[in-house]
Amino acid sequence: MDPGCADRPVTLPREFFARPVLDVARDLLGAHLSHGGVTLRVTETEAYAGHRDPGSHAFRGETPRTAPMFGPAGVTYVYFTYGMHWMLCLVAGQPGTAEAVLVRAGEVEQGHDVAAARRPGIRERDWCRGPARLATTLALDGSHTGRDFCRPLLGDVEPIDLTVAHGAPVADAVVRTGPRVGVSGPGGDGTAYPWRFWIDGEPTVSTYRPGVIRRRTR
DNA sequence: ATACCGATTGGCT
DNA sequence: GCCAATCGGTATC
Repeated sequence: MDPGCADRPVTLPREFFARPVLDVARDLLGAHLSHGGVTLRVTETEAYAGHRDPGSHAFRGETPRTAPMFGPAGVTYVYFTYGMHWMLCLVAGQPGTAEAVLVRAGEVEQGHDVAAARRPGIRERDWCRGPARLATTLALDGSHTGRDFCRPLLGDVEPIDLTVAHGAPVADAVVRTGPRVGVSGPGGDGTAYPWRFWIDGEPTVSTYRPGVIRRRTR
């Protein structure tokens, strides 16, 4: 199983992310993410299929904010929402398709002291239980969007000190799928595809909340 | 120029 | 379980 590299993490190549977003979201389970002195094991992800996906920021076309999603895979898309939260996405697929994986939850494996200091008063189980909490624990914000985290580096994209490494394989038997959290609309609520992936039995997986039905005001 | 709303979270009932 | 917080992006006037 483990290709003889137990003491050194194997960084996932750009080709890993250049595949269809559903495959990337599935295979990211169990991967190791490192940034800001903390390493975690990914336990939950969600796929966003770009301009053909009503639940995606990219659905209405490219804007300065969503530009990273329209570029090559292996680049971050970190966005701000609810006036206070940052979320981490990893761009997948082919350029122009705007596919991306939202990293929703993880289990801290290294840097417990750093994480604890960064999240005072929070139980360890909740450090990365939810996309905004995960970004906070990894010390990610708007300055980290549109950055290349693969090697070799892309020429015109700023690199970032984010590592996405291979982890112990997660068997299909323990992979669960379901509708996306907090997303509504035609197809966006996950009725068309199982956009959300998580590891069965993981206490760090965020709790499911159905999307709010958006009501037209006028 | 202005109004509405969100790929959420934490606090309170 | 319910709701306020808080502000940039996007739609609408």
